[in-house]
Amino acid sequence: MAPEQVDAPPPGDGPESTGPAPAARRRVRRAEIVAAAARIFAQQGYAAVGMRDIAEAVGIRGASLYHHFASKEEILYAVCLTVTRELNEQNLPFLDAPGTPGQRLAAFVRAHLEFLQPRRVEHIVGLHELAALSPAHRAEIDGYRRYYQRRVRDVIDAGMRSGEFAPADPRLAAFAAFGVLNGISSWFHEDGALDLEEVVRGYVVLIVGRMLGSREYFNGQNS
Amino acid sequence: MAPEQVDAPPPGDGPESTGPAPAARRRVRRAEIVAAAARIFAQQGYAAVGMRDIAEAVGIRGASLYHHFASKEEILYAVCLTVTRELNEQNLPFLDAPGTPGQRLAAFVRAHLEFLQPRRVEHIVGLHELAALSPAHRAEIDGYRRYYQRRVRDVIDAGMRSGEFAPADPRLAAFAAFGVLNGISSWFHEDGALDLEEVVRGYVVLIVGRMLGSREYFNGQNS
DNA sequence: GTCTATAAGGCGATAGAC
DNA sequence: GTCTATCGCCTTATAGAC
Repeated sequence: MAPEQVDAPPPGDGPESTGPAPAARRRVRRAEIVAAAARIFAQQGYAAVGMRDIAEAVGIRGASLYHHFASKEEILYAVCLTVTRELNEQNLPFLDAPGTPGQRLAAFVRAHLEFLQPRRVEHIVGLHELAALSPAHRAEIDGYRRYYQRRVRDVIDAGMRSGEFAPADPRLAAFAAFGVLNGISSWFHEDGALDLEEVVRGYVVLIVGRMLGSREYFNGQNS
Repeated sequence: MAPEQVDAPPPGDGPESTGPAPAARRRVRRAEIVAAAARIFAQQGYAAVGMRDIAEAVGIRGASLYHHFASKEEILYAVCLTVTRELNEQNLPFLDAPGTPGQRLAAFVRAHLEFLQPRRVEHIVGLHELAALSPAHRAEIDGYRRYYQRRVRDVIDAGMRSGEFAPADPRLAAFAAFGVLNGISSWFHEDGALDLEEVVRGYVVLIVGRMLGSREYFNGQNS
């Protein structure tokens, strides 16, 4: 039996080799794969993309992806879950903040658009590729989306009952508002004629001031 | 040599066998294939659908589709071209009709929504699967779409310059209007809580009366 | 106009070396 | 953690019989 070497330092633990811990490196790798997959899925569509395409985008071979994800669908699930859950966590608090329904919705519209700006490809995937998810994953994502939309509809409903908003069917107004908000993914580009701040200001006016009829935001002085 | 039988009627040309001419039958078959493909493409996504899936939906074998279309992409092209071109042909005349910009846009919104109601699946395909078209086909469809949107933006611009509409960036207002209009494909179902006429009336008010600010349509008395 | 049979290649996923 | 090699299946499209 070899002599016991208790408390000996692990080999190679010198100052120059202290990189990120293995668990952190693994998380970073997963995030790289998810980001690359989101970009390619958004451009070509989930079914048209091969595991080899995703792997090439992160500089590894197709088989190596299976060390990080059990299947191609798990990568899609990670893309959709991340963007959808963070959308809820980041933006719904603005609907609970102090202020009138119009003020809360205006802050929400700004937050929604600014959140999605750096996550454009993930949002496109989350909007268009849900049919490719497994039934269980699909149900989970749909749950987040339904809750998000219902919370907005409830605030619209409150604003109409208080008289701050002009009368309309709250369901229809909520569908229309999300049509405007989500439509941005199909036309906005960073190098386009409009920058994000112009879009945010304009959409707060068009949605909260005009479509819902809040006088505070009708002319864009407060957005 | 057999005796000549000039002007003899073709065999089986009796009264009970006079069906459609062969050219008409062929056109009908093509339309059947396009309709079935649109439905399946909309549900599963173009790349996830096989030629065998389309063939099965019309009751033939996969190879038989190649008698009607040269490739799978040609079927997608037929779906996209038909719905996009007819959208232009059917609805743009409402923008040239007599009346104020608000009246013309209100008629256009109604026509757009009523046109798409029986073509929901084709519209979804035309919105989401353009990336799978060949570059030449893609350019043709994009041309129709750009023209359609520019015509609407021009009417919005005219209404703002005449003072009928409230001031706003016409590009942003047009994007917002199309966001509302096209968003309907992702939530409207025939057996849902709202019927089409309610949606049409509500959207004319929300888009023309509220978002654009035409007083004639603000309260829904004229829609 | 539809069929059967098949060519030629890409797919997701796995096994096992290093 | 990534690699090479490969399995079995599915894909679009073609050839030629009927």
